[in-house]
Amino acid sequence: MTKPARVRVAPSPTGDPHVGTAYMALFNKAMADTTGGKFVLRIEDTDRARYVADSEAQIFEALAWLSLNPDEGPEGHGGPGGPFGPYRQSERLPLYKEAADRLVKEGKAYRCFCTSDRLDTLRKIQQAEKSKFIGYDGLCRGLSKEDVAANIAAGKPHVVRLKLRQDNEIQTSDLFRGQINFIGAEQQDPVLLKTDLFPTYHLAMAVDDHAMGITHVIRAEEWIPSLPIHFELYRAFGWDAPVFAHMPLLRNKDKSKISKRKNPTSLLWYRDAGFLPEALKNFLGLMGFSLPNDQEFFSYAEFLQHFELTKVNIGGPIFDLQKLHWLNGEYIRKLSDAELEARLVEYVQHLMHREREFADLPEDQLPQETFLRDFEQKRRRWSRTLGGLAPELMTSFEVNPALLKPIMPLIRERLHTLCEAADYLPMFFTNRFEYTREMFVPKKQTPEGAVAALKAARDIITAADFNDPTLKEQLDNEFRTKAEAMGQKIGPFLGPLRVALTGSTVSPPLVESAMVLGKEETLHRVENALKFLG
RNA sequence: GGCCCCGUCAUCUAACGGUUAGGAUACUGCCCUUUCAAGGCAGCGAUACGGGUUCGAAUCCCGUCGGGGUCACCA
Repeated sequence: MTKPARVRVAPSPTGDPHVGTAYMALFNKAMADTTGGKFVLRIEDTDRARYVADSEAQIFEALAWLSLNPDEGPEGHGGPGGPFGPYRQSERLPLYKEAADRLVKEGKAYRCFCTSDRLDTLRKIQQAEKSKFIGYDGLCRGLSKEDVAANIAAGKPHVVRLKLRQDNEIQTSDLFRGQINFIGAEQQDPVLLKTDLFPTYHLAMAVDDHAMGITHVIRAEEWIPSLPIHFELYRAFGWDAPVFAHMPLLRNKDKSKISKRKNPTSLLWYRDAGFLPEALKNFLGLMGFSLPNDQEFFSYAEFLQHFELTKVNIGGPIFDLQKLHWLNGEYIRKLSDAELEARLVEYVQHLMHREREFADLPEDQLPQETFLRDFEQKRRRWSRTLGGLAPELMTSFEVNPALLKPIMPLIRERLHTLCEAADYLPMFFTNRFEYTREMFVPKKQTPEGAVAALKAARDIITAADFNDPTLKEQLDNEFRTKAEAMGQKIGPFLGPLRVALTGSTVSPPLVESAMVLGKEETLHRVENALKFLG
C-alpha cells in the first residue's frame, strides 16, 4: 500500500457540470480511497468574466448524484469544509498576491505593464511573419526599478509574470509518460497575477496544491503543454512538485476533445436523459481502465479493488453514448421491481420540478452524428411526454403507492434509460389516445379482419374472469384458438387489441397489461376503439 | 505552423518478448416470440506503415504516416 494520497478535482464554475469533471473526480477519488487519502474539491473561480452563479451548486449536486462526494471542499450546499480551507480560490486572493509579491521580490517574477492591445498586435505580427515563437516577447523583463516605480506611480495597471528560464531544457515528468522536456527559449513568460489581482490558473494551482498538501495532480492531458510553467513555478517557490498524472482526454466520435456541439457534456443532461449514476460511473471507469477477466460491470467498491493509477491506458477514448446506452439498460435490468419503481418515481419528480430543459441546444445545433441526434430528439420527446404525465402520475401514485409495482416487470427489460418509460407508462394512466385507423391494421391484416379480431377479443375478455389466477394462460389460449379459427396469425390478430388498449403499436406484453388495467377499463378501451373504427 | 502527447477490430478494451491476437458495444443472420424489447447461437471485424534488435515483436529501438492537445490578463 502506497502512502495516503491527497488529490483534488478543481472545476471552474463556468457552466453546466461537465462529464470530464466527473471523469477526473472518479479517478482522483479512487486514488484517495485506495491509499487511504483524501479527495478534495476546489472551486477555481478566478475568472469573474466567465463566472456562473449557480454553477457551483450544480457541481455539488452532480458529484453527489454520482456518489463522488469530496472529503474536503467548500462549505455551503452541504459541502464538507475541511482543514485546508477556504476551498474557493476567490476566497484565497491574499495568498496569491503574497506569493506573487514574493517571487517579484526574489527576482523570479516581474511586473509587466504591456497592454492587451500591444499583446494582440504582437501576436498578429508573429503570426503574419509565421514566426515559430508566438507569445510574449519579454519586453518588461528588462524594466529598471525606477521604470517600474514610475509606472506604478503613474497608476498604470500591470500583471505579474514568471521569469521562465530561457536557456536550458526544462525537465518535467508525468507519471504515465515519464520525462517530458521542453526548451526554455520556446516558452513565454506566463502571467501569474492578473491586473485585477486575481491569479491565473498556474499561480493559483501551484499555491493551492502546495498549501493543501496535494500529492498527486491527476488532471486532463490538455495540461501537458503547461507543465514547464508548473515545474518552474514550484522550483521558483522552492517547493517539491507533486506527482503529475495526465489522464487521456474524453473524445467526440471524430476524436476531437469532447465538446457540447458534438456530444452531450453536461452531467445534468445525463441525469435528464434517465441514465443511472452508477451506470455512468461504471462507464467512466471503463474509459482508459479495465478490470481483470474482461469484467465490464463493476461497482465502485469493485473498481477500487483493482484500481491502480499506473494501469491507466493513455490513448484517448471516444465517449460512445451507444455503449453507455446499453450499459445503462443492463443496470436497469438488474434493479428489483421496488428499486426500479423508486428510480422512476424519483426521475419523474425530477423532470416535474426542473425549471428548464437542461443542455437544450437549438435543433440546428444538435450533434450531426446520427445516433446522437436521434437520441437527443427522442430524449426531448420522452421528456415532454413524461413531463406532461408527471402531475397525474404523482397524484395517482400518492393515492395508491402500489400503483406502479405490477407495471415494473412489464417494462424493465424494455428500458435502456429511465426516460424511455415514456413509451410504456402513459397507457396505464390515460385512455385518451390519438390513434389512427391505419394503426389498427398491421401488416398481414385487413381493415375488416382488424374489426373482426377486435370484436372477437372483446367477447373473450367479456367472458373472462379477471380474478381467476390462471387468467393469463386462459386468455393466451383463447386468443390463440380464436385467431386460428379465424384463419389469422396471432400477431395480426392481437394487433388491433394492442392499439385499442395501449394507443400504440408498440407496448408492454398485452395480456399482462390488460390485467393491470382491469376488466372494466380494458373493455372500455376496446369499446372506444370499436366506436372509433365505426 | 512551432512544441508536446498518442496510435490493437467502427467503438471501449485484453494479451510475463512465444495466444488460431481474447472479451464487450455496434452491425448482420438464425433461434425464441403476441408488438417492441430482452435472451440464446453464429458471423463480420484490428496490432497504421517501413526498417531494425531477437530463434521469435502488438509488445523493445529508429523513421514515416495518421490523430489529438496546446500556443490568452480562460481554466
